[in-house]
Amino acid sequence: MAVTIKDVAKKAEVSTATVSLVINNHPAISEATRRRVLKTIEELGYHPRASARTLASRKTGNVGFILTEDHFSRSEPFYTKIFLGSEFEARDRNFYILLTTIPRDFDERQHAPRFLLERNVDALILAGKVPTSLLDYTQRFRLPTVLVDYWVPGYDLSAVLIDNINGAREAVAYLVQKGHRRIAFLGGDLQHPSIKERLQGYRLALAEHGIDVDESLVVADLPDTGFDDGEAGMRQLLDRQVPFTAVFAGNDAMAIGAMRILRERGVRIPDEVAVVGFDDTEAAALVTPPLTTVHVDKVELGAVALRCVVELAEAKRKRCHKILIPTRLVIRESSG
Amino acid sequence: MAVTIKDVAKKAEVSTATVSLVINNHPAISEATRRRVLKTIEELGYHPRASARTLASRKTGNVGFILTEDHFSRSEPFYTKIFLGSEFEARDRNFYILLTTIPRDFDERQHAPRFLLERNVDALILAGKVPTSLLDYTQRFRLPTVLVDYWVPGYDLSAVLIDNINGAREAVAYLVQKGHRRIAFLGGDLQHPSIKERLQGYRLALAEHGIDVDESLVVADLPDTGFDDGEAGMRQLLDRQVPFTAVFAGNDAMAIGAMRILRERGVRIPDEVAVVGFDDTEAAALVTPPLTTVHVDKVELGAVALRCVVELAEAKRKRCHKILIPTRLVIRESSG
DNA sequence: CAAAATTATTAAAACGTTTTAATAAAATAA
DNA sequence: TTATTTTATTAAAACGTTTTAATAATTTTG
Repeated sequence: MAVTIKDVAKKAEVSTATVSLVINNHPAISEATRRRVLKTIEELGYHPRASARTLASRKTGNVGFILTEDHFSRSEPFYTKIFLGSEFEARDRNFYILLTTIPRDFDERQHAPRFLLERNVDALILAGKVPTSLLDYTQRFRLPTVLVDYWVPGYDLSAVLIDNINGAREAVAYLVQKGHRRIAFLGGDLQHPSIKERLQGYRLALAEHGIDVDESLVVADLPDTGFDDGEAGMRQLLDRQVPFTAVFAGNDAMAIGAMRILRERGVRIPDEVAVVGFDDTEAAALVTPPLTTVHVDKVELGAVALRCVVELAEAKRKRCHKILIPTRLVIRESSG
Repeated sequence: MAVTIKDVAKKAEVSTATVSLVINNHPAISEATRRRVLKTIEELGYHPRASARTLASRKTGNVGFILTEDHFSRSEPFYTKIFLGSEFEARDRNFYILLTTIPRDFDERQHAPRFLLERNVDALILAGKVPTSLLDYTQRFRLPTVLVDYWVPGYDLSAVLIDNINGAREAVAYLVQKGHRRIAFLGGDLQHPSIKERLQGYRLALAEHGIDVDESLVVADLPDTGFDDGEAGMRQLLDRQVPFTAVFAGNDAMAIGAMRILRERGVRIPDEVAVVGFDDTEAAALVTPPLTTVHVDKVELGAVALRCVVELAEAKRKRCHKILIPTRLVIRESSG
């Protein structure tokens, strides 16, 4: 249970250098000795110590995964799923992920991730909206870095993103195709880049079908984008007294909030008003009626990010640029 | 950006040994030199390399977290939350978690976690039901180990568990107190240790209130414990034609499945039948009507497990035994 | 056949810490 | 005062790999 490279070298009658070269399958090793060494490794049950390898090679085999505390602790496991996607992919590639969170008001003197200081990662994934102070800081470590579900101009970083515009476009096109002409948009807070893009998609789809956007059907001045904001937004919309037959919400949480208010006011879903969300969270399938929504493959987002960052770390590629992950409309009962 | 212990030693005019002792705050260092060294460390922005420390000290500062693939990929993020609890606690203690999954039919020759072979963890958390073949295997590494939400006799392991019996007992007592006498139990698959305990709590509560258990109100012969099983179980129960005014389900997924069938058959909730679940998943608050359920603090489960296992690793304690995490009844509308 | 080129192997240094046993200096006891 | 104990510091070995430059052996070329 404590066999080292020396034991293997001795038993196989080669130098430790040779064993090392075999392990790292270096080409300059004859087939004969390679086989002999591999056999001894097998017999002895040898496995190189991670710490020794890292110390000598300066490669850790770890990827750092950073998200902000508020993303980490939100009840809907959106970023958790992204993390799991990365984790899953990491296993296939023999990498481990070190996860850490930072506060929204990141200060490098207080919150610097230990794995950066201790040189314990080869690459970095930053998930969700992160402060630029963090970006400035991590840049200094010159590690391959990929953003997930976030992008900022001015930092030449690769990013893996949801194709929000197209997702929204398809969802709205679907409503139009079902005969709806007066479709409301429930956006909550437009500061969120995703929500902004979804609004773009909404406008785009309407334009494509020759429908003018009625701005009184767009609600986008709420503090956030949660369940409560969906409720508030729908109240506001109903109070405006403008007719509409469908609502496209910026995400599922708001859609579900909106549905609750509609039910409270005795509006039948989908008969009187059709509702469509975005994200396809756990809850979407379970509410009554089940919510039609735009499916976002969170696991895939994380997986692609990991793949990208590992390829950068192994110098297999120089850049990943922006990668858009496609969405898929999931039709359930809330849209009729 | 590449300052080592030698640089600190040179600048502070001490040996590297002294610097090391200061870092690890060894008592045999005078206050004067300690301060001087700390000052130079600060000035130089020195941080010890994790790999070098690990190689020399044989302490990694990592905890391995193992769960089975099916637990990992279930849609309800139960074990994910436990993991996040551990992760959160780990950060406070300057530990990192290495997560990995193993298949249900674990075979050490194929699926041995790399972090074990490469000696990359100081301790182990095993979450959920894991095969005994895994337990047999991990035992050989002689690492401090804690089980979460699972326990097996015969392995002298510490465990952090949900207080299922009491949680179920309180839930059923609450229904009795609301006047219900004919309360069904929807158990799904009794193989699950948690479900078995919840059934025990159900029986206990009824006994405590002098109500005989009508076995025709207990459904426990379904393949699993998911949404589908809740549907199937409720159909079965209704087909039995025995009257009941309340259902206590073994978990939220089954409770929600049962609610759907009740609605389908035109049974009003909670007026005709009250429904109570267990776990307090994300969905519970979002379904219609919102589900009364027994809240399980998954994050706390993970946090306690980490605390326990770290204390074992740091030899601050020898055993943790079984730790029961209390539950809390969350009353919503599904129970009237 | 000798010279040159190629292939396979290894010695030894390096990676950056911790830790042990030894030592020097200071404090205390006799 | 000297002997003893205590306190603070350090030299040097150890941890287990990778990697570079050198060397030896083999093959190819002229």
